[in-house]
Amino acid sequence: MTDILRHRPGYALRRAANAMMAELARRLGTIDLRIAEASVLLLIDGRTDATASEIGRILDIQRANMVPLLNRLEEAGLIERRPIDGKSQAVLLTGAGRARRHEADAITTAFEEDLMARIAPGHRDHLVPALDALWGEAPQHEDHSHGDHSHEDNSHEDNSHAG
Amino acid sequence: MTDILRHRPGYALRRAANAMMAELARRLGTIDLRIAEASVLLLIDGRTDATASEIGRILDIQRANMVPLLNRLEEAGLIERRPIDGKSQAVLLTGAGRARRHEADAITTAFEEDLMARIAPGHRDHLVPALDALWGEAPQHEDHSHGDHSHEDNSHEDNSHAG
DNA sequence: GCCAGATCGTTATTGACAATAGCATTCCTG
DNA sequence: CAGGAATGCTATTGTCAATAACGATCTGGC
Repeated sequence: MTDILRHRPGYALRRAANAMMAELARRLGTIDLRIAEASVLLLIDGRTDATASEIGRILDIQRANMVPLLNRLEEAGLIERRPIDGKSQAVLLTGAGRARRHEADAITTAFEEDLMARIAPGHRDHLVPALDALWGEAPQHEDHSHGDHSHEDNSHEDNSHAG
Repeated sequence: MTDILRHRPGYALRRAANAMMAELARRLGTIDLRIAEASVLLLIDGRTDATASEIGRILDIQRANMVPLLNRLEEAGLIERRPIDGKSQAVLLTGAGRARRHEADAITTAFEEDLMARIAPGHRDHLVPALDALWGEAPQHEDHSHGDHSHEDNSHEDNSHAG
């Protein structure tokens, strides 16, 4: 019945990603973190100079979308914003943030192990390389029909998340 | 830099899926279709008895979310709703819908070929099997804390889309 | 024939994530 | 110092998904 869908790489990819995301979101929910939030915690651990813009660039989260995300983390007492200069501010983990990061790390690591365990050994090692081949190469959006894009990096469409 | 992310299966999966989705959405956008809409067109082609509920079950789209989706398709003149009985209605393609489905099919097929072409031959054949292993088995949500789930299938979290 | 339970389509609301446009401030460089 | 770039932010919109609730209809058991 759904075989028409099952062998379609695009559909399988979408669906697997969704199932994965839902499950990971559920698990991270137990420590009151969203996926994107956990990604940030994992990323800035050990750093004291990561700016919001930089985090956004790495995780492919728009500058604008970083704001409410960081606000939530700050309100939860997990991160702290410390001015670097008048314009930038470093985002760094608080004590509570480090503890939470630890939990998040345990959850995502365990999750990924569960994930890989579901895949037959013969296929297992090929998954990540295959996926990596798919993500980076935005296959030439020709023009975007903008014409200028003077400032603002003209990045692509992806996003963030740990997992 | 992003190597910390790149080797994480969950992150790679999420990111690959997003890049893929964005690209497919862009291509389908040229014929004024969203991914979910194209999925429906591809699914109901050749059928005259597919109900909204059934489509939703197959594509894992909630009944409630089928409504606006089908409304858009109907307003675009691509589908037609025909009463089966007082309660159910068949969703079937109009002439324009069949034509559009054809275009959508060409686009998604070409897209998937491009997708696979990006993957090194050695990995290529393992992707779909690996992904399929990930999606179906919702790894026991223990309980869902509902207690009963008498009616309504207790499906999981995925969704739809061709691609 | 009637009633209970299931199913169908629908409305409405909420959530997560993303994209865009625009703005004030600050930094950097010539 | 001036102009361009970067930073952080507000506000809005869009896509997809989940939930709750409702009226209506179908179905099976009696």
